[in-house]
Amino acid sequence: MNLAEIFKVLGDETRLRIIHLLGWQECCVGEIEIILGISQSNASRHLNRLKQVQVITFNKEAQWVYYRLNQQFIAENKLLYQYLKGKFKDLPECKRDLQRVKKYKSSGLTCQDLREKTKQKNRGL
Amino acid sequence: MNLAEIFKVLGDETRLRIIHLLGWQECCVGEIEIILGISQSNASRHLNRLKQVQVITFNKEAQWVYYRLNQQFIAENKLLYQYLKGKFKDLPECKRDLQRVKKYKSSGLTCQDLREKTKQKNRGL
DNA sequence: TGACTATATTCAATTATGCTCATATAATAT
DNA sequence: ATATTATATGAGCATAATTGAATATAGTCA
Repeated sequence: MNLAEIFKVLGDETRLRIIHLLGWQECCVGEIEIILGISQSNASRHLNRLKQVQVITFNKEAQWVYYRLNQQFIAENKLLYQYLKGKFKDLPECKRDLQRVKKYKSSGLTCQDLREKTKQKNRGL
Repeated sequence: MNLAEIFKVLGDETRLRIIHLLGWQECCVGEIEIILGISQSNASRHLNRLKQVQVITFNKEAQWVYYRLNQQFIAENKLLYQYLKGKFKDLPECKRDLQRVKKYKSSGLTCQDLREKTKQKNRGL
């Protein structure tokens, strides 16, 4: 049942945090790693899972893969997404992540700046 | 994260079918078994999982345990429930179950009638 | 070309989930 | 009390999900 599949994919804290994050800005994998503080392979895996059920989509630019919420999914699941947004607002995990998004944004860093050495510096975002 | 927990619990076809069923009528465990065509222990376990996250609640009457949707949960998760109801309408599994609910209702059987021998007769609902 | 970087994938280990069968518990009925 | 019924729970198994570490792939840049 496809509906169960969707919920199964939503039933993971990291994936919910990714959805929340992508609600604020489109991100490449490296940004997701840094902002959420998760490993590269983990990020990639969760993104893949979200992609499978079409919650997110992506486009490649050079060596970067930019992920974003799939507007078609949102359109087809409006109530669910409204529900999520409402809940995200009050979740400590999401509030914390939002702070990090803001910090990252104001840092002026972009995907292109996230070389290994730069990453080190920003581990403590 | 509690939100992830909720989705995890919703991420199972049988549990979604139970929620759908309880949207039509409060049921004892035996009725759920018969209408959904699942085993007793399976029914009990899934009900327990749904109870844990407060999606459903129950009351005991004599030897029967009647389960129903938890109105408080619904109130606190209106958008989610609206979303579910909208999706349920179009799911083949739910349509089939609804037929069975109607058949069961029109049979005039109640929880008290579901003795073993009666169950046999109704396996083919 | 070769070195580097971003992302995806594989492997192995661990843990969680769902199912069945059998048994436990508790209420009812005789 | 004993037998019966409704529901819950435990044990065991098969399968799926999660994770880290290592490796593969593919694009970029010098």
